[in-house]
Amino acid sequence: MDTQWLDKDELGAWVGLVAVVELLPGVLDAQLRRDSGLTHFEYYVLAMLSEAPERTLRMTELAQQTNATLPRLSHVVRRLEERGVVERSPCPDDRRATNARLTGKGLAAIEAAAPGHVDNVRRHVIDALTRDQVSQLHDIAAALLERLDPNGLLTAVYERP
Amino acid sequence: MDTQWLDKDELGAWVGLVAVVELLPGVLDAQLRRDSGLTHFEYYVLAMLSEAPERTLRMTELAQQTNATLPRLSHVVRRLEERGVVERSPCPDDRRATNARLTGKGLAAIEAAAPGHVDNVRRHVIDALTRDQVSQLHDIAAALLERLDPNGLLTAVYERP
DNA sequence: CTGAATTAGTTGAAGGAACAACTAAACGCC
DNA sequence: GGCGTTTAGTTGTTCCTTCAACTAATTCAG
Repeated sequence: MDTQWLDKDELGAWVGLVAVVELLPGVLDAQLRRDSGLTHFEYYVLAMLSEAPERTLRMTELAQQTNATLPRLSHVVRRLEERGVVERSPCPDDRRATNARLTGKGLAAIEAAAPGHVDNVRRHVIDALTRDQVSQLHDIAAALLERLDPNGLLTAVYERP
Repeated sequence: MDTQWLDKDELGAWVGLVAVVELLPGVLDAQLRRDSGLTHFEYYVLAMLSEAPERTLRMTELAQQTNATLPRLSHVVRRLEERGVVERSPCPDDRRATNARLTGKGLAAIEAAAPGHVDNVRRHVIDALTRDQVSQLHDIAAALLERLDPNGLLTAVYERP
């Protein structure tokens, strides 16, 4: 079967998307590291915990919500624990499992980091788009995620009515 | 000044975009590594060289087009050179500079990798969208890149008429 | 000209991510 | 109810990225 190459419009959209995907992490990381001493991934871990009931999640669930492998998360959480923003404890229900819980210090850390982060997002993304484009982007992302993340693991937290 | 938080639509768009940015690199890397033994970044390096006149670019220019730091590119190109897909030579015009050139083997490698990659892009991105959405995404990406990449370094190659 | 500052690139060391191997608990089923 | 399988998580190794230090060539100022 012959390859179906991308036409001009498709190629433009694709190249643009790739460039955004390439550049955005650096922009997010740089601001968070500079102002809060957190990587974007660490910020996301803390954010997921802060939204969870009891500020607590099992490692596996947290890994799914942050798109991390379990080894990666394990290392990151260990480092976060050393810094006192997260605590780990064996899960009473299932003794194989570990619960990660955001500490008071961790809550303070993410609450301190959030305004600057949101500001950064606004400056680099939201404010660059018209309201219509924001709405279009919402739909486009949803369509893409249907394939990239069929179970909606990464976005589940924000999809409450 | 108080933080201006994101409203519902903005938050949806933002969370979706972050999820896409988080997931897409893994999808691209996985296919390319599996089928061609290249990371997406390596693929992009070879692609930029293949589009350049004489299949040759100076390290600095290549770094800009791929959004790499110079040290990163230097390491990657060294490894690619060890694999015989790229050659380095001192630039005659400016003896500080180094030219990287895609070898015949490198050209063969990227030509072999391209169909599977394009296929993957189509499956995961283009085919998930309507034609209108592809066009909207094109515009949205362009608007974002105006801030993320004001000089258009990453997309310059594909913007010839 | 000549010396200071800038630019191009490499190299080495340190930190983080992916992968593989491992431990331990729970499930499943006959 | 014991044995194989699956699930949860950690640990260690390897590879890649980032950062800092360095060399060498070029530019620019006086």
